[in-house]
Amino acid sequence: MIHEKKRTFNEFAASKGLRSTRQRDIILDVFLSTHQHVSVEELYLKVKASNPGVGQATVYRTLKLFVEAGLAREVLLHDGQTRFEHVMAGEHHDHLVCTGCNAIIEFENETIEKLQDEIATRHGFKIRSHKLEIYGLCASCKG
Amino acid sequence: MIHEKKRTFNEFAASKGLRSTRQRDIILDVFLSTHQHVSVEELYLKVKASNPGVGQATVYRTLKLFVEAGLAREVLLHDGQTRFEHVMAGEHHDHLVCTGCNAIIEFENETIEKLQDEIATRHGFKIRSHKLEIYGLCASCKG
DNA sequence: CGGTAAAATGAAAATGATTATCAAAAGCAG
DNA sequence: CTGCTTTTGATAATCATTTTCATTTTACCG
Repeated sequence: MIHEKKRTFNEFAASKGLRSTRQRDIILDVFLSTHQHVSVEELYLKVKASNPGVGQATVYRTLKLFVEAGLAREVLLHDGQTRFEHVMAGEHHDHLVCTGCNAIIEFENETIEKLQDEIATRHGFKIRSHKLEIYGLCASCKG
Repeated sequence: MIHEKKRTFNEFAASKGLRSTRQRDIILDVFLSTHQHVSVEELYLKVKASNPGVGQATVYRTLKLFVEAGLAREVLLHDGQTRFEHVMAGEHHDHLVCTGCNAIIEFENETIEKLQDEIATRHGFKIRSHKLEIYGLCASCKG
C-alpha cells in the first residue's frame, strides 16, 4: 500500500534537500508498522531484526526527522525513555496511563479539545499541539 | 509562618519512620520558596547558596520524598530535566507552554477536570493525577 | 547524659539515555 | 564515471539521575 505518510515524509525530505536513503525507508516502514508509543530502543530492535546493519544513532536521527516532518510526536512518560507516537491528521488522542501495569488506554474527547481552544484564545495563545495524560490505576490494577 | 506543607511532610515522615534532618528541612524551605517548575539543578543551586554542605544526591532523594508525601509533582517538559511543582490541595492547574520563549502560563478549568473523571469512570480507571500541557505560541511570540 | 543500631548524607563512581565526532560509505548533480 | 556533500555506523562524550559506600547523624534506651 502507498502510505500517505511516506508521501508526507518524501515531501518534507525534498523541501529540506535531504537525500533518500535505504535506512530512512526501513525506519519509516518499521515505525509505520508499530502502534502506540514506541521507544527508540524498541524501534531500533525491530529495525535490527530485519536489517542488522542499521545503527542506533541513525534511528535517533531519523525519528527526529519524523517529528520535524510532522508525522510523529514525542511522548514523555515516566519511564525515562522518550517515546514516539503517530500523528494522525486532524484527530488527537490522549492517554490514560496505568501506574500499576503501565498499560496505556487512548481516548478522544471533542469537548476537552474545544475547551482547550477557548482557554488558549483567552490567553492570546496559538495552539500547536497538546498532551493530556491521566495517571492512575486501570480496572485490573485497582483490584 | 507555619507552612501547612511542613506539617504534611512531618506527618508523612512520621508515618514512614523517617528521621528528621537538617537538610530535609532546608530543602523543603527552599522548595516552598520557589514558584513553578523547579528543576533539581536549580533547587540544588539555591540550597547550596545558603548551605554549601548539602549534596546534590540528597536533593534528588528529598524531592522524591516530597512527591511521595504528596506535596510535589513531577513535570516532564521537553528540556531533558525533570521538574517539580507544588501540589495545591484540591486544585489542579495545567499549563500553556510557549515553544517560542518557553514561558509557562498556568490555568485551571473545572469542566475539563469533570470530563476527565467521566472518561476515567467509563474506562474503569481510578485517577490519581493528570497532566495537561498545551504547546504553542504565546501572545508575544506569535506576533 | 553517653552508647549504639539504623538511617541519612556527601562524594564519587556507575548507569542509562541521548548526542556529538569522525572516518568511511552512499547519493546525486554534472 | 567524478567529485562533492550528505548520511551512516561505531564509538566516545555528555547529561541527568541513581547507586555505592564510608562517614556522620539521629532516635532511642538504659
